[in-house]
This record gives sequence, C-alpha cells and structure tokens, in this order.
Amino acid sequence: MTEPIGLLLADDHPVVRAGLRAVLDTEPDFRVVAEAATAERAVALAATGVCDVVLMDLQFGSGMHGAEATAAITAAPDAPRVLILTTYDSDADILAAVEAGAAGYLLKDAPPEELAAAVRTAAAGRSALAPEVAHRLMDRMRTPAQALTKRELEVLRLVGEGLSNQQISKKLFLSQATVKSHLVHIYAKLGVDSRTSAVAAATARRLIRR
Amino acid sequence: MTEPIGLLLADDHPVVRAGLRAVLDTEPDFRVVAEAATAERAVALAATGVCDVVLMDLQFGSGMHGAEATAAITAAPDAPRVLILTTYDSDADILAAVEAGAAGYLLKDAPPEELAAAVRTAAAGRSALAPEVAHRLMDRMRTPAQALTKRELEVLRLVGEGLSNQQISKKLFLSQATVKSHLVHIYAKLGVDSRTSAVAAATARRLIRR
DNA sequence: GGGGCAGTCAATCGAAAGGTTGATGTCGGC
DNA sequence: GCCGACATCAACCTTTCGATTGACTGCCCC
Repeated sequence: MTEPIGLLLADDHPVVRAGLRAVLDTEPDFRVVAEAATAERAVALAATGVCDVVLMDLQFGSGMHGAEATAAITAAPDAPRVLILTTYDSDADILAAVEAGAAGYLLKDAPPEELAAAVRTAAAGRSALAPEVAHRLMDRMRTPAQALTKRELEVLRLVGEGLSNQQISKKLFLSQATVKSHLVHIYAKLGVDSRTSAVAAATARRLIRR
Repeated sequence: MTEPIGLLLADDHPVVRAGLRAVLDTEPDFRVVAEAATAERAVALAATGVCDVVLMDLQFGSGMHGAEATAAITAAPDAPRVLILTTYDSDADILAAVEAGAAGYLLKDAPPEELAAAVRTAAAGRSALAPEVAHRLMDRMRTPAQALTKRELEVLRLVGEGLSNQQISKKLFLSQATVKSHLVHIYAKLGVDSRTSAVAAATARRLIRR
C-alpha cells in the first residue's frame, strides 16, 4: 500500500471536527494530519504542504469565509485539493466555491461512505459533487429560463438586505427604472409579486443566503 | 461510582453524531446508549426510558422539528431531560425550546468541556444555558424597550414569509390598520423604515429564523 | 448579419406601504 | 383605583412600489 492520504479538517465546531476525525481516521488509507478552527489557520496550515486534501467548512464564526480561504489555498502551486463540506446547499455558495477552485462540494448530512468516496475522488484529482448539489446544477443548466442572471441576483441580494429601489440604484450606479426592470424579471422568474416574497422565495430555494 | 449517565443523540447529521459520541463517550460517567437520525425516532427511543439525557438538534432535514420532539418527550412522566444542541441562537428558537420544556440550550460550536458540564447539569435536574444564550436572554430582559412582543413577532414572521399587510390581516383576523400599527412599532424597535429592512434586521439579530 | 437575450433607461398609473394622529378596551402591577 | 403596556381599529396623507409599454445598446450564437 502507498502513502495514506493526508487530511486537514477546517471547521469552527469542535464537535464536527471530532466527528470527521472519528469517521475518516478509521479508514486505513486516510490520516488526519491537522485541524483548523479558523479559515486563516487553514490557509496557513495548507501552505506548509502537510496535507493532500482539505475539508473546508464555508461558514466560520468570524473572520475569513471558507470560499476566500479556498481561493487562497488553491492559488498556490502544488496546492492541496479543497473539498467544501457545509450545511447548506445555496446556489450562491456553490458557485462561489467552484469559482474559488474547490474540487468538490458536500453536505454535512452526507453518510460517511459518501464522504470517504468524495475524499478519494478529490485526492485523485477529480471533481466530487454531492448528488443533491449535482442535481441542483443540472437543474440550473436545464431550465435557464428561471435561472436568475448575475445582475438580477445582485439586485435581489440587496433587496434582501432591506434596501429600497432608490438605495439599490445608487449602490449599483443605475437608474431606478433599471432596478425596477430587474425586479419585474425577478418576480416573473420566481413567480411572486412583491420584494418581500421574492426574498422569501429566493431564500427557500437557496438562491441567496441569509 | 454510581450508574453512568445514559445519553441519546438526536441529530440528522452522521458526522455530528460521531463527533458527539467521540467527545462524550470518553467521559467515564457518560454512556451513549442510542442515536436517532430523526426527531420522530428520538421521541420513540426516549419513551422507552433508555436514557437520562437527550441531546437534541432543532433542525432536522424533514419531518418533525426538534422543538416539537422536545415537547413530546418532556410531556411524559419521568421523562429524560432534553438538552438542545443547535447551530443557531435565534430568539425564536430559544423561546420555543424553553417553552417545550428543554433543560438547556447549547450551541454546536461549544467546546467539549462546556458540553460535558451542561450534560451533568441537566442530568442533575438543573438548567444549562450556554453563556451566549444566557447573555441574549439577559439582554432581552434588560432592554425590554426593543424587545418585540409576541404579537409583533408573529406579524414580523409573516412579513418575512412574503405576505402583504392584506394577507397578514386575514391570516390573523385583524384589520389592516392593526397590522400597520404593529409594523410601525416593529420599525421603531428595530430602527428601520421598511418591511424588507425589518426582516433583514430581525434575521441578523436572530429574532426570526429563515 | 440577423435574432435573441441581457442590461440599460423613461413615462405613466394604480395599488400598496408607510407616517401621523387619535381613540378604545384589557390586563397586570403598585 | 390609576397608570402603563399591549392590542385593536379608523381616517388621512405622502411616498414607494409594481405593472405596463416601449426603446436603445452590446453581445453571442447560429
């Protein structure tokens, strides 16, 4: 047998780290070589080259976000592969993670076998997406009619933060007419007829995160 | 030494269950006697009297909510104590859990020692609140000026679901004037001036959950 | 190179939301 | 018994939002 796969666990929850360790360290071809409770620490540890695969949470209590950390880690030459392991499957999160160079995106409610399989896939240099996540991306591809454009998502996110059309127009250097125009398209795609219900629908479909 | 404290782990995430088992089973006076991946199963297992303390998540993927399960468990005579162990500290969740008869409310990012201490406290029949949670409740008591009333929270929750004043008034059997009146008070307490920003502020302060 | 889509903007109109003032009834505490 | 907090409702007015229509640009794809 060859060298075991070295793992770095990056999660701010001690319980989750212990759980991952318990689940993964029992696999003979895995070895947990380090843990990080913050994204910053994960970046620093990954840079030392101690591990082959990083299991990265997206939400840390404070400080750097998991997607930023992923980008920082994968930017280096000879970087370890980064597997996102998070609770929520929001479209925005998935896209951000993939753009940041993540090799995979898993949900924390995944069964241990799936987890182990994804780690091996990532270590081999291939992409690993959880079935739910892959399905969501397929959906997004298959029905582009109801997929919001980048600009529309941008407007919707600001609406979700409680901004008025006036405030949004200033923030994005647009006229109010344009903001309204985007909103009309958003409402049509989401099947709603008000800003609050658009935010509710988008949150439910995990188009935006709260 | 006396009988060890029997624990039931109720969480839909295998990784979290493994983590809790790893963290708690090493304590000599604890013994994990059962696990449940759903709230329904947790209620059934708790009814058999196998455990002294239930560690209960609030959000399960589908089906019964943790707060409902807590109410069902604590309703029985000679019921085990229920410790809520969740990711978020929303006011609404905490109040619901306490009303359901929970003996304590902990956050998943708690260090293992705190966890163990809370379990012992609960097993001894006393209340165990995480410092952050206790602090939040203190705040709520100390500054009742900005604490929303039950009715106001009810209205705000419906606003967050995207309902119009008209729809809310019908749902709660009120006039629109009353709904507006509640909203005016909500805006004042949250320091905002629109329904969407009220939802945003309430979400940020975890007054309502998404 | 024409058609479709995304993004931008304008004008208009009715509906909804927000601000203000004021009023009533109930409940609990001092 | 009185006062304050809560909940309820009404009338009025202003602002914002949403719906509609139409138009111009840049871009990609066939």
